[in-house]
Amino acid sequence: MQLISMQSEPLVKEKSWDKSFEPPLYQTWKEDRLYSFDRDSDKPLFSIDTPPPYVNTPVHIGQTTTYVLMDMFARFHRMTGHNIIFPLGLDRNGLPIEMAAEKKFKVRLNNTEREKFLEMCRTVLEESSATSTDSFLRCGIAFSSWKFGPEVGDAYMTDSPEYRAVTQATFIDMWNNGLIYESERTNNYCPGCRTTLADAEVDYIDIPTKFYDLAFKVKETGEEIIIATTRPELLGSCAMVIYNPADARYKKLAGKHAIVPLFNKEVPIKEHPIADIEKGSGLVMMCSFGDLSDIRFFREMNLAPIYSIGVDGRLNENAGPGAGLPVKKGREAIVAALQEKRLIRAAKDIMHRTPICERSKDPIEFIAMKEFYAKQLDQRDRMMKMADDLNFFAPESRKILIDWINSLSIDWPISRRRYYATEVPLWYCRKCEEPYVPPKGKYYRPWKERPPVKACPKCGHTEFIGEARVFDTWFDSSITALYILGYGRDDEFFIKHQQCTVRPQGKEIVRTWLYYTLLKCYLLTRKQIFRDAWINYHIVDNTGNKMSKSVGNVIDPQKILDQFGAEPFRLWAATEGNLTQQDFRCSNDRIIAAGKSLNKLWNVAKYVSMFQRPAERPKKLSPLDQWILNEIHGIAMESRVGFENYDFHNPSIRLRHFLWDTFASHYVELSKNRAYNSAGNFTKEEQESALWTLHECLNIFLRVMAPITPFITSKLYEEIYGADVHAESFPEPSGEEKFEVPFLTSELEEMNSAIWKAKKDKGLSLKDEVTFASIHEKFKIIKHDLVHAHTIRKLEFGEFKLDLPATPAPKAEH
RNA sequence: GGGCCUGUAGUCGAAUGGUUAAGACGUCACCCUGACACGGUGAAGACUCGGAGUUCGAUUCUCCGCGGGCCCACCA
Repeated sequence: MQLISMQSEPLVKEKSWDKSFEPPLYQTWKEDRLYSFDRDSDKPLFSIDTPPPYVNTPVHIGQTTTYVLMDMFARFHRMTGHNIIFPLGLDRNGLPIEMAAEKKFKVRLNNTEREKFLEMCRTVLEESSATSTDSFLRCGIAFSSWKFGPEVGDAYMTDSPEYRAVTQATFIDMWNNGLIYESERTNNYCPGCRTTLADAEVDYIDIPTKFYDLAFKVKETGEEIIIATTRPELLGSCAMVIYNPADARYKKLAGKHAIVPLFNKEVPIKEHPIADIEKGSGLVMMCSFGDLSDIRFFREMNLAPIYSIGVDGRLNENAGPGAGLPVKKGREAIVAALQEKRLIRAAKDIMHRTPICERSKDPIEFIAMKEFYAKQLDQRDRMMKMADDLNFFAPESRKILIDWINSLSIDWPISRRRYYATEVPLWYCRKCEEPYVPPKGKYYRPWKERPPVKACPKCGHTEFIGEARVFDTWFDSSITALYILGYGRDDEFFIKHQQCTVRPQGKEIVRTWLYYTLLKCYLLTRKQIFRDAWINYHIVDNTGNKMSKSVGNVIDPQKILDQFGAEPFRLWAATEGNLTQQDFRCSNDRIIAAGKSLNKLWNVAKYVSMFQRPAERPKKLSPLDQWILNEIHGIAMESRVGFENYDFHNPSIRLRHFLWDTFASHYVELSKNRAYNSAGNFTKEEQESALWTLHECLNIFLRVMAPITPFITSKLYEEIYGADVHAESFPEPSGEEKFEVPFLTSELEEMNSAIWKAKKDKGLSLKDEVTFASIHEKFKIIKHDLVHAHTIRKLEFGEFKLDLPATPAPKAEH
């Protein structure tokens, strides 16, 4: 027989995978045209509306994990023939930046000149933006571009002039379509800092306060009723007295009126479920505004609010004896007045959970201010329809959006009295006060610029006052999907691609980012902006707790990358759990464990690369080879279906099992003799069949794994097949034949295990021979491989039975 | 306090209205067998949070309780 040498030094030289292989690869990818967006491609578009991270702190491990998963979406779809928009975006507007600037320069927004303050924000941004993208780069994220610019596919920042111009353009459109109006609303207000606060700047603490029982009179009967309150200074704002419908004590008061003490004002008494029978006397005076529940109540009851606190944080003329005093002093004055008239029946010391200013620690007041609103309540049905039509991954997350839509009670307040954000693009005529809206397309700063008109279109006056307010950051970030598709900058492109494929985001911002994006994009385009929504849970620390700076359990992705490199981290991210269904923990041990699979792949590839790949597929494939080809084709198909549904978790577990068990332990072991064929036990055709199959399996496996582990697959594919795996196509389900194989994979594995176990039980080495074996007839067709793999002297078919040679006595057990 | 989600071996996690509930990490034993000791072959380890119900049968469906997560509200 002619012996053929098809074996040589492995093409893969290094002993194992090493993280030092990564930097040259990601540097290449950064510049590679393969990943850049091709505007004129006629491939179908796959666009990912990446969540732009805030740059005031470096990205954390949770963000890097979700970006790694998004990168898998992008890489997979690129291999299935899509043109990809996978943009790098940075969110740089708003409160977090301002707070960082205030801290760094030890200033307050409200006592710093606007221009100077913005300069401070920019300084903070300069310092922080660079470190944020480095983790992404090191993770192997293949963004469409790393260069910041105005073109579709370019990296963007939400505070760039072109982004802000688009934000303003959306406002101008909405304004012109009558979707914006101005109305009075209640704000958090800090009397100490003399500024409105965002909810994020409000803390809650328990502070001691007095709970006063005040004596009211019932107008119709003259009887005295007791109302308990911690806010007697708001008596003048009392507009109604309520009790719980289930409270028998007060049924008799229905329809009657209460006389407010000191003010001698008459207010209705009504039933309302928000009154708690157990609290105080069970009777509640409803004022504008003691707290946010009052606000909601006034809105619901359609009551005209009476404001007792002004923008200066002092009580006003509506507060009677407290007028002109700061809140605290005013309360004392009113209490004194009540005491004098003997209207306080009791005063109890209680601990009261009070909203305070995060920085000055002053109690928050709620005061009314005029703000802009975007209409949303009349879109509720439309929003419900979209919630229904949108594909949610996982489907359970749809409920979050539906619940939110159902709970909407007010329109969307979009203006803020802040600085580092997109300016509301309006001017007002100094004479007739008519608002002037500029044309779309430019970035406007009305607080420091003249409007782009000479004179007021209404009265002809030439002096204007620029609007000082800015937008809520959600007004900016709710257009990322439009922005990345070129809306307002490349309308030719946008007209062809009006729907973004997928929105990946955290579940905690469904009610904000997802909702506002759907709403705003609908108002502007009358279309549903997303096809899919991929909603993720969180990465928690290794004990299952949420990471937070104050607890000090935050895991820095840079450290993970320094220690392990990106590839084990990526494989871990795919394998560890399904992030659309629950949180998962970040632990070094498990990332290290994932790394072991890389080494396994490395060595399998090294083994396969020792053999020459036959130039053509052999006409006749050995039965064992047909079996493993069925397996790899099946798993490639399953992976494809999984990946298309954003599931990398289940496929990666199946792939790992294929690699370690099915392929390495069973196929490679059984086919090894045939592949080497050093003793000439097999024909040339049989050997070639093995070699071709080994390569076919490895080749497909590398292509399937490429989206998950781009580094190792790239390096192996390049070294063995001389091509860029990421430019290859994902294994196709069609065209792969299905072979008839008489045994199941599990049956084969069990049979092998039974032989291995028998040898082991006898204290034999696995290469020791089996003197006689009887196995099921279904394995007859792979007889030759089995005989050589297990070193079987005599093989028959029938009931399972093994005869092993006499062995040295088993080692004594202790 | 309200709504939604969730609870499987020490840890992480699959699966199913029905024979002994995957797999991984960790643990233990033996083995350096022509790619891999970051390996191989085995072993031990879970009455699927507690209780009740539906069912011939529940880990899987329903209800209650307990624990965790997210969002909302924060109590006159």
